Amino acid sequence: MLVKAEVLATPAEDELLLLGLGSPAPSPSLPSSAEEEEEEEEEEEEELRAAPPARPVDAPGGRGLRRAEGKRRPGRSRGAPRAARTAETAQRIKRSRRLKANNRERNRMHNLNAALDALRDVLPTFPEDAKLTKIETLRFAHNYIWALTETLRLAGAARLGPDGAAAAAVPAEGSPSPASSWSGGSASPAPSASPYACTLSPASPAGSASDPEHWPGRFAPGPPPPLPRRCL
DNA sequence: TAGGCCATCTGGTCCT
DNA sequence: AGGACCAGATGGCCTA
Repeated sequence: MLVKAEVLATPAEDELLLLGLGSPAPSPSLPSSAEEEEEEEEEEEEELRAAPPARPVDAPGGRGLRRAEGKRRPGRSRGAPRAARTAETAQRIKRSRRLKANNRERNRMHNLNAALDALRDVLPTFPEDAKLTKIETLRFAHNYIWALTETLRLAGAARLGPDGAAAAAVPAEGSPSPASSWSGGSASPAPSASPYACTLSPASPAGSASDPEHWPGRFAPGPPPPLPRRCL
């Protein structure tokens, strides 16, 4: 994905320009802030490195090319009033922190997406290469876990006989079920479970089989999808 | 073209 | 103070 063009060409860049970091005509440097400037420049580079362009961005008005044109950023004016300089420095520090925060946030979201991908990997889909959206992944995982749990419960009950005394490894009736903490507690009680729960029977903890909210069209009851590796 | 999905930026809040 | 988390805003891409 390329986001680079965007990063350099975005409002962020505009801000940098506004702050004089990329402006075409600033004046000779400010001794007191030279180090910070270097530091910040490094941070910018770092951010650019850390944030490879996710996707192309069309730049109305030709945004994004400003930096490329200039070779060296001219310095600031020598005679800037002290107050102005400190204000500017504060601005730049603030900006620098923002960029770092952006970087962290981006990484955080990448981690989140990686976890979501890992979750997708263990969920059966039909066709197999279909990609669930984020919300679908979460809802589907919820239902899937519920189905597996039901399967275990029924299997345990069958093994123990009619009294069904204790399905030890299975959540007891009344114990917190996924459904109870889903959708703000609006989830309906678990319907009678199917022995084929693991193959995603229509039985669902949080909605009817035809409820697109919980059984996205692509995954609505149909041909039993393959069991995920870990379900086998 | 509208709507859905997504990535990113941003400012606020809470926590360490 | 700095980082993590969150939600709103923005804009791009894709599909019906």
